[in-house]
Amino acid sequence: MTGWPPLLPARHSGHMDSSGRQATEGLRTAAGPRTAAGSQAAGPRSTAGAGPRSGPVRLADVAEAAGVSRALASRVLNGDPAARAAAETKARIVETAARLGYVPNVAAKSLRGNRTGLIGLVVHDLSSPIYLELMRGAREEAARHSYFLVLGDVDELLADEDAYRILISGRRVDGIIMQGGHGELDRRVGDIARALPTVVVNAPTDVEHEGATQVYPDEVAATRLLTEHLIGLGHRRIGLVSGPRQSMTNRLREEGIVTALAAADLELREEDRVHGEWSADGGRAGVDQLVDRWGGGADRPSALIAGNSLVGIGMLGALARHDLVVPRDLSVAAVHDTWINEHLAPSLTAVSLPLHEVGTVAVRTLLAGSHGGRHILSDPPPVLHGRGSTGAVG
Amino acid sequence: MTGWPPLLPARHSGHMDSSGRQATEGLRTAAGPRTAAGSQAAGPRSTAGAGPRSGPVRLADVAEAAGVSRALASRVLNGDPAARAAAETKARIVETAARLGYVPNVAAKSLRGNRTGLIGLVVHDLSSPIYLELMRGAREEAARHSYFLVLGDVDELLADEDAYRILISGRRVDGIIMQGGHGELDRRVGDIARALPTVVVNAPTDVEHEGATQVYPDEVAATRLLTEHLIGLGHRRIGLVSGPRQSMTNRLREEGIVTALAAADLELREEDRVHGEWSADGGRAGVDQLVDRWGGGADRPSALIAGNSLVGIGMLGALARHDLVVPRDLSVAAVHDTWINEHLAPSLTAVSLPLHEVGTVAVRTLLAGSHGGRHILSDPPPVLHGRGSTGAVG
DNA sequence: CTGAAAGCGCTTACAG
DNA sequence: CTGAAAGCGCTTACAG
Repeated sequence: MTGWPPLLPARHSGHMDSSGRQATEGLRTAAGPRTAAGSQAAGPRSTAGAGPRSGPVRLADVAEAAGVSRALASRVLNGDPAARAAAETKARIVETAARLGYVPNVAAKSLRGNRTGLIGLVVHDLSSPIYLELMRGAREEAARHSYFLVLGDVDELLADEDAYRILISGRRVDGIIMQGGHGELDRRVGDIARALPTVVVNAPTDVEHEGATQVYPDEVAATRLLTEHLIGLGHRRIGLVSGPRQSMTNRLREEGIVTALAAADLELREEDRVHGEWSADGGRAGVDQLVDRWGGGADRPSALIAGNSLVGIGMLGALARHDLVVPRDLSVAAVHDTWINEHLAPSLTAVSLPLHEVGTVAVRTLLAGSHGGRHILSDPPPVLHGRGSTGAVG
Repeated sequence: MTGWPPLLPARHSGHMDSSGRQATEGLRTAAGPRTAAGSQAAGPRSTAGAGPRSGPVRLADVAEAAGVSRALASRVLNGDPAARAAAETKARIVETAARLGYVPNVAAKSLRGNRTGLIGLVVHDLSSPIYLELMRGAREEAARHSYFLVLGDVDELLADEDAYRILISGRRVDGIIMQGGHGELDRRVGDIARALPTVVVNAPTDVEHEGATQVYPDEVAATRLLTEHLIGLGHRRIGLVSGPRQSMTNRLREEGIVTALAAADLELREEDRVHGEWSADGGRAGVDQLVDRWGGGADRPSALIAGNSLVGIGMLGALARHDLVVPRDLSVAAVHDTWINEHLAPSLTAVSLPLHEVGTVAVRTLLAGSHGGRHILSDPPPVLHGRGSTGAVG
């Protein structure tokens, strides 16, 4: 049988750790325990059979093969500018490392250097295409600095105190990027930031948490732009279906709308706004509620703004079900431009937010040292993507 | 100023590593270098100011505080059944650890134990809601075993040889779950599986790679179900818009369709199938192509199957643009049931695949030792979700 | 400039 | 059953 040996020991009566979870002995890396004899004898990586040392190539192997000390090998391989060995020696070390296929042991580096090369990304909505863009931006920037991202889930972290501690206090990661707007976790941001450099992304929170940096896009500018677009099309009464009313994100988005309306001597009427979940279901529920209020009459807004892209998708579906034709009967425009928008029927007008950059900047901020305070990203600025769901009034 | 010290050293003239990327000195965990004096003196974690040892609590601190050796502390804390200290002693150790807030240093554990507690998840489509479900399943199962997931991107890994080596050969993770169906990476699966326990998920590949286990859902059963649903509605001529023709996934899905059709004495006509990308754009292009073939005539299928959910979304949008009304003019049904489906107008009939379980099983397989071969998941079986996009023919 | 040595925090044969 | 010691692979003050 090819492949790896069974690693979860057969006795499934496996011991439990203190949290009661099963302690997996599971995976081990390729290298078996090194035989003491082995490391004494012959050169590293004896190619043809009888070689004593198996396992991955270590720094010591490279140093020996290159005829230098481990210290020098380490310095040269890490590009330490202080290492001024003869250029030829340096070249030999580098070449030897390459030839032997040397890859530094990450665990040893971590233990020694007190950094893991890992950043925790803690989200609470892995299904949303919205945050994926952010995630992608973060991943790319992390990769640029040879960092990897470790995935965490808010609810799980809150439910599993052990996982929480391992991630936050176990020096499992060098820093945490967490998605804000989750009431319960938001309350623990202070603790987290005390343990680890922390950046809260996207959903701004009320509190300025000690030490945690907040990074989010210019929400106000985005909805202002959206609203101006609608006003430009002749709409005078504009409604809103959004997320939780008191959430900071909603408040900022409303602020943009209200500002733009005020500039045109208009207002956002109380009766024209609905608050619920930040999801397609929320959008559907919001429309149902509004239609109910309207009672079939014509006394209603000519346009609706969707608090986010998911809400917008739900709204479009619900409006169709109520036989309201978009944009003839009602225009719809959403916050967030995802790939789905242009494939909907009608395609969905939306304003894009620089979520990719939020991810990028979050990582950069972490790497540069998180210092608290808020970064509002204005570059790139929100961009309006006019599509089929919005049309001139009348 | 509150927060963490600047960690990326000011001199941005930072040295480059061998790959030419900037070597980030970036993040460090809280603990500064321990003062030699500190670890000698007083007890750990002296609460009130003058305490010499700062930094996280170590096993040694717990052992000292509990009055036992590090060895015993380690054994008890890890639930080693061989440790049969007095129950009272054990309790004291556990209690002390809790009181001091001891969290084991992951790097030290990794170095010593040769396992990282990390599984690499390598995907090539972070924007697809389809794979998110898989990702979520994997994450949950990993968490159950105290494992975390590290995110990798196929294209990046292929472009950046250094990142590839660090992830695959640097003992950065204990195993790899990679999304198959990416021609180029598929070709390297053999190498990867030689370096690390490897599971290829979801998109089956042609080759049975030495040592790598494949895990995927029962594709054939899924499209068979979908097709039977359409046949049951009276459809006799059914078309297909799918991904790359030669991809294993497409071939399996076609097999299901052909099988179901054959059972009803029907066939999948060459002219009724289009192959392109596994994306909404692909779905749109496919419909455009078909409509072009039909040239406005009525000689066309009465139903179309979408190779996956993204393709289906693109198809729905495209059909609307061609003024073809679904399901009146044409029924549409897709593979994969995502949350979007029920919010589309019309809502999209689809067959669900157990992607969550694919993720779960992938992790379990890895932890149990990957042995090559294929797992086709039949539990839970594919389920048909009939919605607005499919109707009786005529 | 370079090498020898110490040490990061942990676990596990090895003796007692 | 438990403790002292070795060692996982690396880097970095510290001497030379």
